[in-house]
Amino acid sequence: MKRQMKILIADDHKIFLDGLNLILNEINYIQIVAESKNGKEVIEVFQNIAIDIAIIDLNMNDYNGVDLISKLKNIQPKCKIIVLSMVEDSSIIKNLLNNYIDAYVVKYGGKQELFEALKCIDKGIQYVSPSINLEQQETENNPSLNKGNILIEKLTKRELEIIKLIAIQMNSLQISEKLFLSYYTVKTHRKNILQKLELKNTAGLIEFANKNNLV
Amino acid sequence: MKRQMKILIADDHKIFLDGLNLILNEINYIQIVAESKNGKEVIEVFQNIAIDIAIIDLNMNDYNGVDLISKLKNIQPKCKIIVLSMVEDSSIIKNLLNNYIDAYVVKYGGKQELFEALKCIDKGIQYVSPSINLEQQETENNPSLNKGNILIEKLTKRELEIIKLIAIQMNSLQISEKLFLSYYTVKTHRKNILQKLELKNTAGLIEFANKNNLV
DNA sequence: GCCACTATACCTCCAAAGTTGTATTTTTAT
DNA sequence: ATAAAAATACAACTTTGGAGGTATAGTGGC
Repeated sequence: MKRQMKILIADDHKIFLDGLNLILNEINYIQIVAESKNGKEVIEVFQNIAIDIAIIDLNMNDYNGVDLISKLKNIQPKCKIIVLSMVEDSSIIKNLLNNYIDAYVVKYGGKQELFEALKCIDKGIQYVSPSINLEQQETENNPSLNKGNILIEKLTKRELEIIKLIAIQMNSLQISEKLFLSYYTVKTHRKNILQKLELKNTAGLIEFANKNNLV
Repeated sequence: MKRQMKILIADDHKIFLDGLNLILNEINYIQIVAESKNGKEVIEVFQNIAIDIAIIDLNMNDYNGVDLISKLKNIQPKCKIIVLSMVEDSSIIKNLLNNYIDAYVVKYGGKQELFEALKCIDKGIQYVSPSINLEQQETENNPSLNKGNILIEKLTKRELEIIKLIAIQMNSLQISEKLFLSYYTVKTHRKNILQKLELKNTAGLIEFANKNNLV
């Protein structure tokens, strides 16, 4: 049984908040503890209640989205933030993803995308709506990127955990000791990771992890 | 004997250009083919002469630095660009380094820094003055970053070439075939690379390479 | 001309990664 | 409740990487 997640939702259209509320009710581990219709209200909530995940519209009338979010991160750094928006300015999205937020979901994308985002956040990785094109420069002979990051979502929490440890130069034996697992288990995870990501070796794995902000 | 490098220098203070000229004369493989005192002049030169390396002041009166440099890269994409500046806005520098330029050298840093930058450009890696703090977020248990990027400069051209091939999942045998080297030679290079960078294994190497924009 | 560095090459030994295959328990989703 | 997914574990075998040496030809700087 999963721990309940305290969620805040914010949007300046009440009707949209109502819709969100219904959508999120489908997920049993979610508990909506606050609804805000502008930036000021969100900040007030943040100063009083511990929020696990905040789902926030980027365009509220009283605050610039980026400013608001940076403030929120200041108040509760551990809070995960999902931005819901219509805006698609790639440079803004990049900035947000690199510095503040955990997911960027377009409003026209349907609830399925929001669910995907929540799943990714649970695993500790970032989510971006597939319709967003982050105009990644050259792909050339990079074996990781061109496969599309659908592959990342195949990874489990445990696998991601192990990737991070591999990236800091730990070997399978050390990882097994750190995670209180059998050496064989770690080897199995490594095998599965390479298979899922269609990679040849550890070098490719670390390259992939870096290109996809896994580490 | 090294090929002569065609260099352009640009600054709106004539006296500074004169000084640069003298400094660069100390390097025998450098040939200054143009001196410009504003952005307009630089663009004209770029449209007429092939420049290997452009050393450009960021604050010239007629052009915004970033705009000018993006224009230059458009005209001659292969030209290497060194920015000389007093400005130290970390976000601007990051943007420049990620998208346009090959080195960022502060004017108060002395000629030695400029020489370092030229050496790095020769190797195909980026240089940033040590006094610039790019406020890299958490260093935590990342084994690569906290060593400082002085380590990168120890790498030779060949070693950098091999790192790039390792990053695309090639093994030592494949690399040796691609570069027409003995398998043993590649192994020696790998050994030396890990030693120079004080790393334990390939995973650490790729992590380091990514964190330092080597790949 | 000399010295340091770079690039090259070879060798051995052991450690670690990667391959293939099986199998059980636990957790999560429907 | 049941099926699917995730996490766990084991074993044999092959390939590759990493540690520790040594050595020599070429290049560039001083």
